[in-house]
Amino acid sequence: MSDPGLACCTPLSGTAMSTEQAEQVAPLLKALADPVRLRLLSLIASSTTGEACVCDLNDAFDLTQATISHHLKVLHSVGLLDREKRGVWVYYAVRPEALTAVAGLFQTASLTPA
Amino acid sequence: MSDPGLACCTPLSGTAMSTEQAEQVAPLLKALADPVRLRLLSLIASSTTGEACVCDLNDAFDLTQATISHHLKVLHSVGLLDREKRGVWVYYAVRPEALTAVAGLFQTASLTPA
DNA sequence: ACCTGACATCGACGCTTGTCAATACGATGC
DNA sequence: GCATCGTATTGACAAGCGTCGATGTCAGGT
Repeated sequence: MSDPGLACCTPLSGTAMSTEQAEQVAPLLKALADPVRLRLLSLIASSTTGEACVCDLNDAFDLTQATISHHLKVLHSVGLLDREKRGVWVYYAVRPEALTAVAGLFQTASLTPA
Repeated sequence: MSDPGLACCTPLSGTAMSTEQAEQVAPLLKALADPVRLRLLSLIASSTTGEACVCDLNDAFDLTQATISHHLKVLHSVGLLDREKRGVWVYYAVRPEALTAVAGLFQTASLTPA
């Protein structure tokens, strides 16, 4: 659960998705399908250094430190975030490959000319 | 719950996401975060006519008709699918705007050159 | 050695979700 | 009118999820 294949380039339209593909991508989307995790990812992605310390992330929410830690773990476990411990602090960084993998799902889908 | 604003063009990276934005997009992703619904959407999107009859969709799964109907309702309620009754049959079609809205979330995020 | 601060883990709690069997609804055909 | 077929809805159940308080762990500072 820590090194997923990252669901590369699934079409959605074009040809139909296989059951295995769907079961591979769904956990990624499930990890993204929470407002708190979306904001966490966004906060980290929009940071100038591309990473963020947990201490800073905690302050951005009205939630317990345990809850934030849990959400970060979820994002990390599906491969969306990298985790690095530096001294006392822990820094999370977005894995661009993971995001582009998800993007691939919808990009090819938008070529249906209505 | 039947006419959502469809979460247009949220950035993810760039500038951080607002709480309201996150709470608007999350339901869309939550609707997509299920293997059955992913395949349903894919089957409909990859159809030549761009739509699919429920009767055909039922046959593609080892699930009860009630369950498929439920999943289609979820996808419809968040604005991902259009519903049209023709005679005895019901046809579902993908709403391209909804997919592009979701795509917008990740497209801007992929400009990090790794 | 001790305390303190940063983060993770555990156990528990309510709420939501996916699934089914059963039933209801509406259109078609006899 | 009645039986039938396609689809939606209901009610129930187990499983999963988000949240919290409490506790554990590990690194620095005194």
